[in-house]
Amino acid sequence: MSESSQTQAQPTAPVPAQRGNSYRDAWCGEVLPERVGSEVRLAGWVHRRRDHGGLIFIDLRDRTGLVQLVFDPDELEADAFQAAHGLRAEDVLSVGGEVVAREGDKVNPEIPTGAQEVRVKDSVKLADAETPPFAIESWSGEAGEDSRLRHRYLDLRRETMREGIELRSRLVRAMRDFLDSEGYLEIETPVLTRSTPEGARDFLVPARMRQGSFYALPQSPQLFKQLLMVSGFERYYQIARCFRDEDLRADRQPDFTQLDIEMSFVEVEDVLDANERLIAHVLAAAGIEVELPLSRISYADAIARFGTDKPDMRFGMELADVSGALAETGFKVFRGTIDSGGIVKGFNAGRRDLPRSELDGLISAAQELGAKGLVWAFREGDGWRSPTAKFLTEDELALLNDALGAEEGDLLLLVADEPHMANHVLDGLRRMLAKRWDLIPEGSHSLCWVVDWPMFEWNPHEDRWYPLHHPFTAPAGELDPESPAEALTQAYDMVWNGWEIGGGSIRISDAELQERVLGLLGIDAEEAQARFGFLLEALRYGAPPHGGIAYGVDRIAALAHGTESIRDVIAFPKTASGADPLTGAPAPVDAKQLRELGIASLAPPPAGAGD
RNA sequence: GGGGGCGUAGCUCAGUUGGUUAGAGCGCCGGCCUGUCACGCCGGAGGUCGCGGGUUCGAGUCCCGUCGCUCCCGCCA
Repeated sequence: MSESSQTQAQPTAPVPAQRGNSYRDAWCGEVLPERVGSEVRLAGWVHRRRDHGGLIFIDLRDRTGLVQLVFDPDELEADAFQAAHGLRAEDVLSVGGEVVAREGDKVNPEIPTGAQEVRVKDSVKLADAETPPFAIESWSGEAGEDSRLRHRYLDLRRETMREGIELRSRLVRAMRDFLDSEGYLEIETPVLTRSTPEGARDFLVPARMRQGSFYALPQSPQLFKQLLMVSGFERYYQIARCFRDEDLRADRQPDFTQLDIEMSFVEVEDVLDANERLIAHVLAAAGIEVELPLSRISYADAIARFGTDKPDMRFGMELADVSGALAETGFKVFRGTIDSGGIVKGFNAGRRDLPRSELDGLISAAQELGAKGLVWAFREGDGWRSPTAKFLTEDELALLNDALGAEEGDLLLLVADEPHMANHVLDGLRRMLAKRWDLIPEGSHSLCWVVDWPMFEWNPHEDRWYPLHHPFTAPAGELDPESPAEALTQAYDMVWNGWEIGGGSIRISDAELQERVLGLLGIDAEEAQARFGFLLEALRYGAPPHGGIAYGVDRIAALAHGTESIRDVIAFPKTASGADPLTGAPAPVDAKQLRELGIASLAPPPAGAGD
């Protein structure tokens, strides 16, 4: 499932020519036509052996690729040839020999070095390999992820994994190249720090020298980079490791990497402009072309048209609020929803004659997403073929067909609920169906900015306004505490194929405004002083207007690599339960360690989890 | 915290209604093989059916519990 790295062109890694030493003077991938007739010494792993008894072929593998070695008894000492019979997969070799051209049907068109081979003259086995627990070859199916993680060093030998890690390296290099060229300074910020209020749970580190107190690992370098702007560095970036102690997903790890950027004397447009040039430069390193400027969509439009703040615009099926067409409806379900402040919303799924069983499946899917139900209908003439049709008037059906742009036979899906839930369900259905029906063109990309974010979002479960961004986000225009629903911020997210890959804002650079905003968020002056008095104080010493962004490097690499899991582009990731099967982390520690940290009262966990 | 899926040979998986000695492909081991490239042919080894308990004459299969992996919701930019 996560093996679909073939969705876009992956430029081969430009690897510097190998300088000679006693192990090798060339990479396997360098055994190309221009080397024919010359001697080479190669080093690498036995990828595959084809032992014909009187002639032995070995595919030798290093980071740059494969090349065929030929062990011929006519060209080797008897004992050297005999030894070659003992070679096994993943043994480590250093071999010397002559590069010769292969001819006719001896050419292997599958690999770049397939028109050459190396006639081995001497061979040294540098290391024996036990039989790997799973095959390194890409054609054999994917082993279970648990096994792959337990032997990650072997998993990383597989081509698709190596390509992902190499691609990631190129992407990060491109980030640094671009930012360096534009005058940004790479500055490190502490990993042992004070809890920053990003909203997630912190990882805590007990402070031995101040018992009872704790460092927090940073959820982001947010406060430090703002302080760097006060310091006058003007343009900062960092490839920063960040930590969040929350439940994991395919696109979330407890420790992850951000490209963190901040700049001074900028407004929203300046940040967007610099960043879309950055992202175009970065994605070019993955062979992905980005057209500038990126399209922009307001938060409100994104919710209206796609039901989500991270729209995937590679396919249609846009949502439409059809409440207006039902203003006078007598249909109890719609009537009740609208009267209690809800909406009726849906989308046109196109001409698909689904059997009843599949329609029932859609209803279940909608319910699993939290909907009370799902109305389906096929346009038939001016009306509907649908169990719901009999509850609606001819006029209403016509208006609905119109609102949804329905043509004859089109499948219409409608949800009636409070707006948040209706959007959530329709977004989920839309993405599920796009995947199921293969509506996303191969190799297509949609990259956009989501802008004009509200400062708050109404949370119906907790019955209160909830901030959509961290409390340092600058509001757009005047702050009116009387109508929080209307307050917009100078925040922006970058969304790629329905994944949020980056987000940021212009920050508040005025201490007084910062205090007022904290107050609006329910953080009183005393608490504000205690938690980030240092920032408020810094803002009083001449803080330039500033803003920035933070990108999820793991997500960018995963998307560029064409995989759905960021674990595939992280060398040593953790499982969904936050464990590392390779090292056994997390693990219990000695009572002595706990005593030194002043947390000895914590009962040691039951034995058996580690040593 | 909640829901779904999975757990059988080293790997990927099949295993009928609960019924004899649990199977396949790949890999591995031994033998043969001088142009293969997912080499081929012959032979062989390899199983705590995740773990614990229960029902039953009998459990890979049914029930309860538990652990692990995974996807999703909550949570989290």
